[in-house]
Amino acid sequence: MRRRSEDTKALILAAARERFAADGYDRATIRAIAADAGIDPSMVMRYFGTKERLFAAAAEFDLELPDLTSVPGDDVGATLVAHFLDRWERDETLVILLRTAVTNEAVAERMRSIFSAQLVPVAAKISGDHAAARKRAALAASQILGMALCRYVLALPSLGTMTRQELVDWLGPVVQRYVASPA
Amino acid sequence: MRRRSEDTKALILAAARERFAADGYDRATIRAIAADAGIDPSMVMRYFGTKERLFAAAAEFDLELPDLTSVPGDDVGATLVAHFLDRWERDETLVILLRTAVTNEAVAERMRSIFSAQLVPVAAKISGDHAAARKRAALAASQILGMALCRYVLALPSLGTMTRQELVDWLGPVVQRYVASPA
DNA sequence: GTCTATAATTCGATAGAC
DNA sequence: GTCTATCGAATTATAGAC
Repeated sequence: MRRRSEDTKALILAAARERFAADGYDRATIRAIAADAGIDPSMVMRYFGTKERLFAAAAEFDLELPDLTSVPGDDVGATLVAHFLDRWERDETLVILLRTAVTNEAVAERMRSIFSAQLVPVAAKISGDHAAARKRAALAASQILGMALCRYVLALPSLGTMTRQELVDWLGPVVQRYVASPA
Repeated sequence: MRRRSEDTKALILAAARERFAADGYDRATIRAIAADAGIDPSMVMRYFGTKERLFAAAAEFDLELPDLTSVPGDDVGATLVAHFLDRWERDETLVILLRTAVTNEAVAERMRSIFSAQLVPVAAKISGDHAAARKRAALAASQILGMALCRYVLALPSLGTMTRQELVDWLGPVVQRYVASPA
């Protein structure tokens, strides 16, 4: 079958994202991705050069943190948790990054920089505690990533059955305390 | 060099645990483990049969949860957090399991059963909320595993510099609320 | 008990025909 | 733009000499 260049590229990228999300970087093979996309493995190399560059293209990501200035101070934790849940379920990129970061130092570094660049400023602004903003952001990340790990990656059954609202009710106050409790 | 059988086996196991902890199951090769142990790769096969059985031997694990009946009700969260931190730093097995579970369904299942068999009863007993004990245990696991993920695997710098006591102070009340807040 | 040699796969990557 | 064919490297695992 003959296709336009962008179509093939998009097909490959979609298949790559699914495979990387399901298997992580190492176990996701170019051959499997190509098979999913219904094309020849060599096409993947043609369009993306190397497996590493394919991964980079498949793992483009932005936390898209909302503007919290208009959110009432007491609702910051719940708002953040709800946003992350939404972000996680709308976009498999976070699963890709998490599944890969645990055994790939370069991707781990990307996770660190994503959270430090985007979450630290929020903690600094909300808490007014600029000295400890990095610690606060790291604590919030530990709870948010831990929930995602258990719910989406390890698939603990009880976390899977909890509704979004239940999770917001339980985790909201925790994140609230981490990023906004008085210094 | 000539050695006794148990010595060689112990050498292999120690090297395997280090490699599995550092690299996860896939990236840790039998060749590298053998090189670390200063022996020939075929010896590893001789003593353990397959890579999978070597991993099983290297990943034997027990949470060793302390008896909490004598702990004052308000200290349960802090006690649990302190115990897990200690457990994590004394024994690299949890890092091995975490690094591998994210891309290996069999190991993920082991993580689930470890936490469900050992943490759920604690939550049931402490909270008296038997109906929701699984949810409570899962929530506690999400914070505890998330902290371990960020501190020991992703190596967020600010979590690395925090002392054990600081972590207990921050996480203790959170775990306390998860496992012990009134139903 | 230890090692050499090698079989059998699998993977990323390349060259080149059509 | 797509595919066939294949290279070269790495890996688990086995057979057998000493």
